[in-house]
Amino acid sequence: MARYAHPPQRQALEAEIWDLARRIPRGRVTTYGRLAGLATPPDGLDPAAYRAFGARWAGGALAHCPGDVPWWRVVNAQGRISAREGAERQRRLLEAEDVAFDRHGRIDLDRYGWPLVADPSGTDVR
DNA sequence: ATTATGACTCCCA
DNA sequence: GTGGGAGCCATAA
Repeated sequence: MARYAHPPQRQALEAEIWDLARRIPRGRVTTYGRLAGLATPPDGLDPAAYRAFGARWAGGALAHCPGDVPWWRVVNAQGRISAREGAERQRRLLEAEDVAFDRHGRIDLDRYGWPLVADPSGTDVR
């Protein structure tokens, strides 16, 4: 199917993106931008460029990942599903993990996001 | 060589 | 809440 643009040193970056994705606990989600931010920026690439396109590359890496990578736990920064194909399947997989969608098809990243920041009320939901 | 297009995000009207 | 543009990358055609 349609391939997606890959970053320079794609082998290393993809492997890192996949590794990070594999760390997402069941029932939790993260965003393309956050994965990109946690990954090591390709050597020699303009930081601004990486900031601008890193998230897209993370998406590209997940577009063709190994079978053991939970790609469905990665959504866009708005908490919505971005996958062009298999969007329904992604939602079904997430709901099977008890991840809730609001009436606008969005996931509450404060609640299901990973890594998660401590809850303002002091209740660390991990 | 040039064009079109992305499983993105941020910012502003 | 919604919509559009910029960013200026890499790949396929």
